[in-house]
Amino acid sequence: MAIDTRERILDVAERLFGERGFQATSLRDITAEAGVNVASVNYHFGSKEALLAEVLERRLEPINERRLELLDAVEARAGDGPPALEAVIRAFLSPPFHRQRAWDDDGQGFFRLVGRIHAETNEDFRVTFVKQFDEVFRRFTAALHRALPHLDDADMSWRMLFMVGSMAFTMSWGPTLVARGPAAARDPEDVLESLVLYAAAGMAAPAGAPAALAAAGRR
Amino acid sequence: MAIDTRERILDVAERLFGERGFQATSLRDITAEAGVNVASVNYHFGSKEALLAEVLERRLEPINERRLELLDAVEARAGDGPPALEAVIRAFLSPPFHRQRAWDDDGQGFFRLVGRIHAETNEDFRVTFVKQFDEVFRRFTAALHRALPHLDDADMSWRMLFMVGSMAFTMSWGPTLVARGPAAARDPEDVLESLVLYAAAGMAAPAGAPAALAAAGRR
DNA sequence: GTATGATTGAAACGAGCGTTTGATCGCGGG
DNA sequence: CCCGCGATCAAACGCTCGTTTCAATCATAC
Repeated sequence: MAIDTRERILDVAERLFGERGFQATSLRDITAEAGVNVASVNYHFGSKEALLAEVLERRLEPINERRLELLDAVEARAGDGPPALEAVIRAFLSPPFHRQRAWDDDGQGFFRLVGRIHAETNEDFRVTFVKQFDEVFRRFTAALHRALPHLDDADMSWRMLFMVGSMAFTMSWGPTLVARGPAAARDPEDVLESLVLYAAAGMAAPAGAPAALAAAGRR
Repeated sequence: MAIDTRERILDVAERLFGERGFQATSLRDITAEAGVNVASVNYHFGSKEALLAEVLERRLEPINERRLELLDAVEARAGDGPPALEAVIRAFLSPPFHRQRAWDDDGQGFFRLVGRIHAETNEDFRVTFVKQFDEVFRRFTAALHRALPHLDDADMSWRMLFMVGSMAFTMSWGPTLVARGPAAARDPEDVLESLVLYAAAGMAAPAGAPAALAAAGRR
C-alpha cells in the first residue's frame, strides 16, 4: 500500500514492542497489523534486532539531543557557578515525558517500550544500548558533580542509576498504575514534576558514611 | 543424579531467567544444564509459566514475610506516634538485598530476575504478580502515610512507584554497572544504604503544587 | 518377590518463529 | 514502448519451541 512501508512498520513495531515486549512480538504480528508483507521487514531493516534498534533510535536521538540543549541552557544560566540541581534533573527527565500528553496516547507505545527495554534483551544489547547515552551521561554526570560536590564518583553513579530506574519504571508501569488505581490518575506532566522533585531530593541527600564504617556501626 | 530434580530445576531456572530473561530462556537450556529430562519441567510444574511463578514465589514469600516482620518492629518502636521514615523504607528495601552478599554471588540469578521481571511478561502476568504484594503494599502505604502526612494518595502512589523503580533497576543493572565501572564497585550492603538514604530523601520531598496550578505557573 | 504408583527417559508432535527465495508489480527514463 | 530496478508478494525453508506420549525404571509397602 504504501504511503511509506518503512514508517508503518516502525509505528506498529513501536507500539507492539511496548505492549508485549520484544521477544513476545513476532514479525508476523507486526506486518499483519501494518498491512505489509512479512518479507518487508528483512528487506527494509535487515533483521528483527535491527528493526528494534531503529525503532529506538528514531525516538531516542531527538530526546537525547533535547536533553543536551536543555542542559546547555541550564549551564549558560548558571555561568561559572554550580548549575541549579532541579533544573539539571528536569533537563534530563522531561524530554521523554513530553511525547506523552495523556496516559492513553499514541505515544504510549514508545513510552512503555523505553521502560521495558531496560530490563529485556541480553547483555550484548545492553552494551550497545548504553553507548547511545555516552555523551548524555558524561555531560549530566559532570553537571551533577558541580551541583552536588559532596558526592564522590561511586555515590554519583549509583544515584544516577536510582534516578534512571525511577524514570524507566514510571514509563513502564505508569499506564498500568493509572488504569487500575483511579486515585493515582494524573496528567503525565504532573507525574514528571513529581518525579523531578523526588529525584532532586534524593540526589541532594547527605552522602552515606564510608562503606566499612557504616556497616560496622549498623551491625 | 537426582538429589532433588525439582530443586535443581528451580535453581538453574532462577539463574538463567535472571541472566537472559524469561522468554529468551528455553526449557531445553534449563533441563540440559540441570542434567534432567525436558519432560520433567512439565511433569513437576505443569508449564514454563508455572515454573516461573514457582521460581519467584520461592524467594518472594520469605522476602515479603521479612518485610512485614521488620515493619511490625518499626511500628512497635514508634508506639502511637508516626514511624521513622528511614526505618520504614529500610524495612521495605533491605530484605531482597540481604540475599546478595557480593555482586557476583550465586544469589545474583534471583537478584537480576527480580529486576527483570518487573518489565517483562504481559499485562495478565503483571496483575497476578502485583497480587502477591497486596498486603505488603497496603501495610507500607499506611505506614508511609503516617510518616509523611503531607502527601495525598496520588503523590504517595507515584512516589512508591519511584522507590520500587530504583530498587528494581538497581537489582537488574547493578551487576552490569559494577562489572563495567570499577569506580562504582561497592558492597551490596553499602548500595542498599545509599538507596535507603536516596529514597527517604525523595519520599520526604515537599509535595508538588496541585496539577493545573503548577502547570500553569511553569508554562 | 512382586505389585503399585511416582518418576524419568527418548522420541515425536504440531505450531510458530526469523529469514530467504524467486516471481511479479509499478513506474520513471531512454 | 519497454527496459530496468526498487518494492512487494506468496510460498517455503530450516529450526526451535513448549508440550505430549508411552515405555522403562525406581522406591516402597505388602
